[in-house]
Amino acid sequence: MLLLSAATTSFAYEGFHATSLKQISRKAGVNQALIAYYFGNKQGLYMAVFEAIVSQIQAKVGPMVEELEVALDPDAAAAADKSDADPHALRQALISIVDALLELLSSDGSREWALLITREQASPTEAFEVMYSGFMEKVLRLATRVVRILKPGMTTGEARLSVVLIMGQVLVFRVSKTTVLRHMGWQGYGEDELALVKQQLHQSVSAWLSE
Amino acid sequence: MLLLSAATTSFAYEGFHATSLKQISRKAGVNQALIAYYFGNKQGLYMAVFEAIVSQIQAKVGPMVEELEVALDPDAAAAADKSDADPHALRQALISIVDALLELLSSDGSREWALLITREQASPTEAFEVMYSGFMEKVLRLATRVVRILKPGMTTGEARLSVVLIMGQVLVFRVSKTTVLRHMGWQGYGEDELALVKQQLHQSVSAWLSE
DNA sequence: GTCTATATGCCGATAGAC
DNA sequence: GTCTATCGGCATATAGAC
Repeated sequence: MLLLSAATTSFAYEGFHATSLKQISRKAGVNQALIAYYFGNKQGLYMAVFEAIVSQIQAKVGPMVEELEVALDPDAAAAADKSDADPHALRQALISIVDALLELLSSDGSREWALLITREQASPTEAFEVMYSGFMEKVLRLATRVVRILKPGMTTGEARLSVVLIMGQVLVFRVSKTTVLRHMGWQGYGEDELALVKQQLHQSVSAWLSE
Repeated sequence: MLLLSAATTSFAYEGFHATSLKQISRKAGVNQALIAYYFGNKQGLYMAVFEAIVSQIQAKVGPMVEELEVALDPDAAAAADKSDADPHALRQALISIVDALLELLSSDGSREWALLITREQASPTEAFEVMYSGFMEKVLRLATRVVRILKPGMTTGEARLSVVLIMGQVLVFRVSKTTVLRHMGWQGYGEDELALVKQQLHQSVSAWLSE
């Protein structure tokens, strides 16, 4: 849908209020009245954008998440009795999640998603609910489970908080991109830059989870 | 100035475009035309809000920053030859910065500043420049220097990146507040919650800087 | 389904009285 | 310095032709 794609771009870069329906319809090359026809009103279009994003992200990270979920399943653990016998693999799984998140947040292809998500995080609207229950909740819970297995001494709260801290280390590259680029003296997130970030992120996560 | 205070609140909670001048003047209890008289136009008012914030933050964190800067000064180091002889004090200084930042970002009094800063981070306007050169640059550089002393093996880039990661762990509590509260099952950032956050933040920073 | 035309209202900015 | 009144413009939403 041309309208949905144009709306995604505009809402992401300008924000909801700064975007006009005329602007969206012009960019999509269709008539403005079609927005009302398909989506009811501006808010309806905005929600449709988020529903589309959630389903795309689900398609992307869903399989990875489910695979890990199965591996952590009580049944599977009982069968193999090995789930906590391989902390290295678990740590690696967590790092994979972090890497995937970093790619998602820094890649130009997902730039618009990331901007929209950031906006909703800062000042949530109805769309936040769609996103949180759509995929964020699942990822956060899963990561928490992994941390709990890796660090059995932690309380539930501490494990959840660890996940928040790890997420923060990834999110900062999107949320504070302008600051990061200036402070680092970078022009953008190229391959070299991402490699350096990943290397240090891995070290940080490992340091935090090993001891 | 009543207008400035009203504008700060509205711009923070609603964003620039979603805020109308009528709304601001009504909240301030003065006439809308006064905005043009004092600030020229909407953009001028917006910039004035940021200039006010920057000067307030400077007053708050400035002394702490300068104190640490003096302690790190080449002259002082040469005189005492002790600047890298007390890593514990330096680590403590860094943790103090982190704590101050967390307080700043989570306290209700600074809620509006934090929201405005977050908005500018996500989609920078002219106001970002005022903020970055106003206080962010100084804090980031200072923190980087501390990290470099604590971990001499690091390259400049690695040290800078470490600072980014540490900042990310603090920022996430503001930027992703809605997500954090839901994931943690919290109602808000009360004393108990902040204590837990600080404890874990300290652990994380220490773990990252010690090895 | 897709278009033109337009209704209705708010917004930012300005003119000018006091 | 502070107010009232209003202009010109743009935004959303709708009515109705094709």
